[in-house]
Amino acid sequence: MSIKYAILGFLNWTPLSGYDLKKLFAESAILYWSGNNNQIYRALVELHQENRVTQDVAYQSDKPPRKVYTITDQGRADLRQWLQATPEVTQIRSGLLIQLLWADLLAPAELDELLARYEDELRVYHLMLQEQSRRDQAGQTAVSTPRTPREAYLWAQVTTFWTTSYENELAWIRQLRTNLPTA
Amino acid sequence: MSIKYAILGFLNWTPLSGYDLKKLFAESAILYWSGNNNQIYRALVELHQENRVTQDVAYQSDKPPRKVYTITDQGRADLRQWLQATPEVTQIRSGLLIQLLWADLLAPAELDELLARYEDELRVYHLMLQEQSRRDQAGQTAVSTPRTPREAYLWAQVTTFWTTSYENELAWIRQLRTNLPTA
DNA sequence: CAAATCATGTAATGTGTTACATGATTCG
DNA sequence: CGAATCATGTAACACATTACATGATTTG
Repeated sequence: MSIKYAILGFLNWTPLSGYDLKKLFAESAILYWSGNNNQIYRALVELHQENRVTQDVAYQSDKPPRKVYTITDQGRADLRQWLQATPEVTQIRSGLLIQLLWADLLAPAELDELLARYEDELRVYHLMLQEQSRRDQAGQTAVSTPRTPREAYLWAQVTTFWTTSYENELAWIRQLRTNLPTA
Repeated sequence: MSIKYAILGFLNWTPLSGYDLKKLFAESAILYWSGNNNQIYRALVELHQENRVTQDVAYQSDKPPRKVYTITDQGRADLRQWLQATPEVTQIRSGLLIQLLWADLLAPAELDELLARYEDELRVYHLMLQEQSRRDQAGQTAVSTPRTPREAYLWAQVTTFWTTSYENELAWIRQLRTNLPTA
């Protein structure tokens, strides 16, 4: 369950509440979990039981109390260990590709409409990504300023990989559409 | 549950048993389900209840009986309709990227080892893909010979997208490694 | 005044993986 | 003779999403 380590990674920056984490997950496309409560709040309970985080309840008059979680030395040690494990090869889940396998069932016009709609969707998504990385660089998020030059470099490379992946898909689909046999 | 439509896509080629489908899913990286029994056999039961496939039990003396599923007109109509729906944007799930976000916790040597191990893994995976697409083109699988020029074109494009995606990742990681700040 | 945000969480359901179970046959 | 393949399926668990529930505050 690597969502726990993603959470520890954030907490290694700064203490955060479940609600803060929820927003961070929801904002970022790279952290592919949907940013739903259930997973995050349950993970925090478990991390607490495992002594990898501590919980401090900040009572605020008028507003609901915030439960702020702080990473422990144990948590940091576990995070470090996880960071050294070889991750699985990147997974690509493309619904479009699966549809294309059987798409010969469609009339030429239908297929072209499908591809056009998908290309639009892709372009919107790509724009969203660009906006997001612009916002990140402007430093709006809780964790945003790189602590070392190496960290700055790594973050830039992560963004590069992400955006170029979708640019490649855009280029691919444009080329596919122009060369499509009409029958 | 789009695994049902992936199954219908296969059955639109030729009738198949659960076991056949299991192997087809397990072989193909693009069909990202793991090819486990549970999902496939359950999906077939449901498809049968929904009158999208028919079931014929072929009793073979000595061997266990095969339950062969055939797509119905209803199933084909549903498949056609699904094919026209705009799929979601391709999802990329990269554990490496998440690790890199927090990787500044690692010593330079540790980080480089991690990247080297991952690059090896990627290269192996890429070779596996090439072999697989070679086998597919040689026509070893149950469904393999394109029925029309357009289908041939679509299949080639699907393979292209898949392999170039991983080639891009390989190029990216090589470049990342060579430019990594040592501190 | 309605909608969004803050902040917590639970319930129900859906999706996906691993392991278990059976029993015959074929291949090295 | 042990391992793999053929062929079916169940059970247990892990992971993920949507919807529900509450209640105060801020913003348009």
